[in-house]
Amino acid sequence: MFQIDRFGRTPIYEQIIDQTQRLIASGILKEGDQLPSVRVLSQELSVNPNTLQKAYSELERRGLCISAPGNGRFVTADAFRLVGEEFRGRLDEIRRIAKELRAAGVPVEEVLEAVNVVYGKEKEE
Amino acid sequence: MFQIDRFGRTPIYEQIIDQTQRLIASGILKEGDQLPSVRVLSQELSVNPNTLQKAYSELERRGLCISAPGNGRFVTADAFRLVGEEFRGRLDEIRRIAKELRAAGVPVEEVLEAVNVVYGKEKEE
Amino acid sequence: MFQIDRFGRTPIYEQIIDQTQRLIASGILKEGDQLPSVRVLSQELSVNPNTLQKAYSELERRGLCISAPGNGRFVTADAFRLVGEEFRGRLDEIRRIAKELRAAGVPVEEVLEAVNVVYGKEKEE
Amino acid sequence: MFQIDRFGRTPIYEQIIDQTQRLIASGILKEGDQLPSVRVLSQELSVNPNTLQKAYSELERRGLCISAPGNGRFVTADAFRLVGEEFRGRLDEIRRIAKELRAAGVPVEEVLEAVNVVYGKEKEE
DNA sequence: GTGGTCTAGACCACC
DNA sequence: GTGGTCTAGACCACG
Repeated sequence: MFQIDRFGRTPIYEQIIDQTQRLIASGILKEGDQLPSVRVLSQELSVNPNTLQKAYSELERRGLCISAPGNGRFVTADAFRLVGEEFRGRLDEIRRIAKELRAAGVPVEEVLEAVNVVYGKEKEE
Repeated sequence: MFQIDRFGRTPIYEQIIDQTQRLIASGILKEGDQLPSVRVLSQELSVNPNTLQKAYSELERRGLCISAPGNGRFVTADAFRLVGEEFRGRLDEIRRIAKELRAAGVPVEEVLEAVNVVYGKEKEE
Repeated sequence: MFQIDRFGRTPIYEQIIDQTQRLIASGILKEGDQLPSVRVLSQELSVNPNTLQKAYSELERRGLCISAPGNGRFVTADAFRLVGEEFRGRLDEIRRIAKELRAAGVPVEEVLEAVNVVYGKEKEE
Repeated sequence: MFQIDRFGRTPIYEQIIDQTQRLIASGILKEGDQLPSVRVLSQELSVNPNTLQKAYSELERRGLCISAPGNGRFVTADAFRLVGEEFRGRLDEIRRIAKELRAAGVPVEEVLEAVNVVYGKEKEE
């Protein structure tokens, strides 16, 4: 369910958050679905329970899930909408990199092309 | 010549590396040009000499400059070509994020718009 | 585990790099083994943590180890192969010096003898 | 007459000493020959006069040349013999590297082979 | 506990 | 003046 890179520079708890969000965005996790418990998941991934706790707390803070003490942790009704907004925020990352590329003299066409290819079109605009 | 953000999460030495590469990419620093000395720059930016040393060492490792002990540090002949490759590699980052955005249902137009806006406006950083 | 010469002209951090490579080459350090932590080693050798950090960073750059932040630093799978190549490259140094000696009229027997003596005796350093 | 590498890690004055010794060892510079003056050579090589002064002083200290104030600097009668001894001292370098190679598991045959090839023989011993 | 970054200040060799 | 190395000590994020 999750794939952890222990040597990368992005913290494990962030990887958990990210991947959970991706699961919600892609519809694999839907409203009312139960998230794996900290204990189980910590064993499965050989990850410190505190790390998972931190990830889940953050997901809760963002309103993507809610814990029912003693029963587990469940995806909220708003989750899908919320991750949509969240992901849109990543356009900022695109902007940041694009700014660098512009400063480095990479033409806009190359950047647009990269995006278009990902979206499945050969050429556009 | 350099602009340091002391509160961001990216280390100062990386900012120096980045901006130096940008100066080379944009042709402001050319083959044979001397980089500002560690001491002088450290005063100018109020940054510790060691931090700059670290940045410069990394640039040297990447083949962008070379030090002549006692004389200073100079931009190499390959520098321009090397940073070109380096920056084009960042298109991969764009692709990676774009893939995530597509999966999250963000329409391609929004992504292209983000890029175009960056390339269209004057303001930087 | 390590032996530091504080009075020689070779920097401490290079000595660390060298000796670590030797430990890998001789199989004492194997894939997956954890390197002594910066803090612990710094105490053991009475060497500043930063100096060790520098050595380890370089080893990491060369692909001999990899750091899992918060967990430690581990020998990579490629390490053994890589140091093998590294060390064989030093035969070039031998060749360079031998060329000088030949030009200076030192007979080949003396050079071979020097090598044989080293390989023949037990004592080290 | 001299070839200077301004970017290498070996100091310029050492390069001068080295190359002068090589010229003596190979018989190009003989007893009584005049060395190029500091002024002339400094211009020719675009090297700081102080640097050359340092090199020449060291050569004098080793007894390879002697300065006749106002007349120039000349190779001594002992020079050839002395550089011979000096070069023989470089066997220590060979020993040092051989020691490293042994520790790294490189077989003695490879080292001997490297030496033999330089001395013009394919196989020996 | 781990690694990563930064500062302040020192010393050295070389030019 | 230049770069290179080292120490001491601090702070941070992560697990």
